[in-house]
Amino acid sequence: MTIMVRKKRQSMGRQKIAMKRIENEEARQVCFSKRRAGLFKKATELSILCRAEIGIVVFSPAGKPFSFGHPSLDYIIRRFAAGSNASCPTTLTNHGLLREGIDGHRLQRLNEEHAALCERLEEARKRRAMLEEEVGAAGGALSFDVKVHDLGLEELERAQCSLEGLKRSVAARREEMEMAAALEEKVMRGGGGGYLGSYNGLYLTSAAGGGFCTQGIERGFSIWG
Amino acid sequence: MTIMVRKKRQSMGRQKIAMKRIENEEARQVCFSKRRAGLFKKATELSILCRAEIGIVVFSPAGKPFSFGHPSLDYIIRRFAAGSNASCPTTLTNHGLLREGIDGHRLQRLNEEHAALCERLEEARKRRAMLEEEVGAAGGALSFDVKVHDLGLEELERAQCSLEGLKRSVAARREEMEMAAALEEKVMRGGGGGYLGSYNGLYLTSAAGGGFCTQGIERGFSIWG
DNA sequence: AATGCTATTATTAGCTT
DNA sequence: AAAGCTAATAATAGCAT
Repeated sequence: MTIMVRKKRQSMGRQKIAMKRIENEEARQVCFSKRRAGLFKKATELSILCRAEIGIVVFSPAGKPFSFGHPSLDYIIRRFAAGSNASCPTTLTNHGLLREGIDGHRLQRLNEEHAALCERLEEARKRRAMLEEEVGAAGGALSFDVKVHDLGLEELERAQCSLEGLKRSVAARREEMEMAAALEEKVMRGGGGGYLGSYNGLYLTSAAGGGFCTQGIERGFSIWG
Repeated sequence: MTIMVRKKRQSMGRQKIAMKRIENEEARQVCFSKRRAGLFKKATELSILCRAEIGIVVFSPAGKPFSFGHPSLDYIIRRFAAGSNASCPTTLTNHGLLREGIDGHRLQRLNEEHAALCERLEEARKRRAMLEEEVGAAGGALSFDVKVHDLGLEELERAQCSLEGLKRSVAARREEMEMAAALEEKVMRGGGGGYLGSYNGLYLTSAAGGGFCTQGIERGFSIWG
């Protein structure tokens, strides 16, 4: 006799919730984490799909700040402020900020992290180069060797058109990637040996698709501690 | 005799879309409107459910600014700016490593963004790896030396499919590169010519009265031309 | 706190009006 | 271009790990 072992329902699934403050503190915290992530994801998608520029600041119930920015929060705030100031006579000027030096140890860690990233970046660049070669070969072969043959004209035309477009698309992307790489090199060169040397007010705007989000950090600098 | 009157399918329903810029201008605009509304709704829910304080600024592809704020955008920006400067003691400890001092907030932000970017880089790498696998599975992968004119339609379609995957792979790589470039920018740029000062005296006309959303106000410029 | 798991609810792409 | 519709995809509440 067959015994049906029915798993107990593993989850009630998503339940509808009332739109009011979640009283349970733990549940509220979990909800905040998940929904903040969801919000930032939505923002990322909006920025990519529509080329929108977005800045978000969220203070958690505990008062921790989280931010998202594409291309950067600084950019968004400045742009917004500039627009808002259009009717405001006051100009945005440097008011002479308080400054503090960077703790040496933290600085060293930043450097190390940066170096590691550079390595990975180099890896990625090599892989990209390989792919480009492959794509170039494929595109060439396909677009040049296609001839009207046994295939129906209609299908062939469709295929050709599609592949041609693809080739151009890939070519465009390659160009962009090369430009990005070149730009990077420029920046790197400017930095000399370590990245510290390039704190000279470089201002590059990234056309990147995503955005930057920061995880809320306490007022101290215990980022990696 | 029973006559089955079948309504023509009234809608294809939601279709999956690729995460890249929507090329069709009209579709992009519609998508922006809908998704901006969705984003603001999500923000509202987060603020209510978790008592979070949130500020959002979005520039439409046409350059129109939209904002959301709870309790108000002005409040959020001021709090963010204040928090940023709060950790900036009067102490001036220049170790001589830097030509220009970096205030605490900048360092903190650098750290946060650096960490966030590391995550994104990792994500991008995974996504690319998956795409590459997909390309491999699509059949034959990168050996496109075959004579296309000898292929049957079915095989040609497979080739197309494979190339499509390849294209996405390249796109992913491009994204990765752009992100990496952005990372360089973030880490590299330092003193930044003093825009930090703008945090001190933000004169933001509160576009979001009482903590809600503003529908775009015309501003004088657009970077997308 | 974070991650994984689904059964659900929520959002939205492509149309139509 | 704004609003509604519907069939899909996407997000996530409640649990378990």
